[in-house]
Amino acid sequence: MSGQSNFSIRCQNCSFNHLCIPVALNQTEMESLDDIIERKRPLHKNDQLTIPGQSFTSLFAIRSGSFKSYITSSDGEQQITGFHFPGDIVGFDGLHSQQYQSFTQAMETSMICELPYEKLDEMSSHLPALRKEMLKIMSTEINQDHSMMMILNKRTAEERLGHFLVNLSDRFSQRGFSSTEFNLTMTRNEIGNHLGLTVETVSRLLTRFQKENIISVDGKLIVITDEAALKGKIGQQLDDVSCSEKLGQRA
Amino acid sequence: MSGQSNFSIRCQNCSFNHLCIPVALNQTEMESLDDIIERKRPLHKNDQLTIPGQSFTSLFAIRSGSFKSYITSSDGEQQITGFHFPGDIVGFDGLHSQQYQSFTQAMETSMICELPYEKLDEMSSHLPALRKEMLKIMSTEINQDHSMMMILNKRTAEERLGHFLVNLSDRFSQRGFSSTEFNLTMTRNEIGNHLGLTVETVSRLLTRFQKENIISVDGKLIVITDEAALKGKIGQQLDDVSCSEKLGQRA
DNA sequence: CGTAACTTTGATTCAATTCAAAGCCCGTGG
DNA sequence: CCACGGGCTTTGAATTGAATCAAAGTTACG
Repeated sequence: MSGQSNFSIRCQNCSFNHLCIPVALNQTEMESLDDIIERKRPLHKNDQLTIPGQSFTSLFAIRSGSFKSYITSSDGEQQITGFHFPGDIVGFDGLHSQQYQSFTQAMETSMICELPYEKLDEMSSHLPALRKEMLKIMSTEINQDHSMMMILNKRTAEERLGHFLVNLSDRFSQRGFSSTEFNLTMTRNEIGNHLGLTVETVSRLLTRFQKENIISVDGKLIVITDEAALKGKIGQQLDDVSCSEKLGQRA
Repeated sequence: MSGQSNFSIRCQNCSFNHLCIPVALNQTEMESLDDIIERKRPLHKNDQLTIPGQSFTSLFAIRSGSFKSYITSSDGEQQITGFHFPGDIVGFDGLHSQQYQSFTQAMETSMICELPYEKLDEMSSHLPALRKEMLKIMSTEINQDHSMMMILNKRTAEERLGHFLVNLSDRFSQRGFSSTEFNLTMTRNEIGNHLGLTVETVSRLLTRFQKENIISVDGKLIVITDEAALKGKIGQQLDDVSCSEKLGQRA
């Protein structure tokens, strides 16, 4: 069974397979993976893909559209932990405790591939590449979260927003979209929430970047007109690991 | 081969096995795990267990002592991403790219168990419990990091420090140590770095908590004298997932 | 086409930082 | 054993980046 015929696009033909689990698999392995994937009907804007407490059954690969993930506190405050685009895998937060811990909400009409966890786990016992790829994806998420901690703790509002725009640009580019011209699917408020800033600050900064001729803003549409200047706004990047040799000497 | 005889303590007898990988394993499985673990000689204060760029070979279980993990940016700024105590597993950041991404540094004389990754991976192919436990530990780390994002973005200095102290208290308690009386192995500066605060702010807050008779501070020694009041300082907690049923209705 | 949600801009406030300066603790070496 | 010095901690005063408060525009969707 490879899912509902209406929505069947095979991993083999998926334009995002180079970003998704299949990247680590050979042809045969990809076919096995493809066999356990269930293609679901589209989700619409604001539909919840996962909710905290809901029993964990699957991981989800995003096929089209975009999602935000967020957690909430008992006073109703919400923290957006990430934005997700095609090729991204979501749901790893549910492995601990077998219940999803986050909301994952569609920001526009979106399609997903459901990867039933038990089948994935069983498959991974005889596919080392799959096993390692899953750990690798989670490791990447951990590293991104650590990098986010530095951004939130050490960077100014301007640097945070600069970093956010460059990050989006890179991710769109990896997906074959323009790196210099894209639509924000999230609101200013959501950007601010994720970056630890208020709406007003985000708005003011976008205006400022535009006045400085770094970007052009037209509602949701962002055009990066001076990429170098934008990168100049983001402060110092994470150390390249290549520095480790000199540091290694004192270990 | 079960490691150097000098430092051999078996998982079976380890007082932290209820927090560590063995928690998910039966007797036989634990023995297999025990066989691949290498016990190393102690690390001393400031020794580096991992360095960014160093080739990833192993995960490490902390047997005694304490560590901090941190990443650095090209301008030399450093961000402490976590503190680690006995039973904690570190090194997952290295799975992505096969190179460690963080520094992991001993904050005092400490002992570790090395878990060679290739052996662990091979073992996990025929031990589903081990396979799942590894994913679960990484998932827990992801959830902690997400919770950290909310703390950094939405909480005041007072709430952050309150949260930090309660978190330490809980972790010490899980490890069989006192939950109300403990030594900080980290400096005020390191606490501040992790929480996105300056040394001065951390110092002032500790003084304030003491004046309010919530804790008593004597250098590195903290005594929590009014646990309820301390918990009152930490702001609203993450939503308990039990709320999901009511929320689930609108999914 | 009306209305609710989102965005922008300005004025004011404030929590935490920065700057500054003592004081304290602990390990080390004479 | 005590004196010295470097790192850590505390406390105070001044500053500031971003938040908050306020209000007008704008967009888009039912």
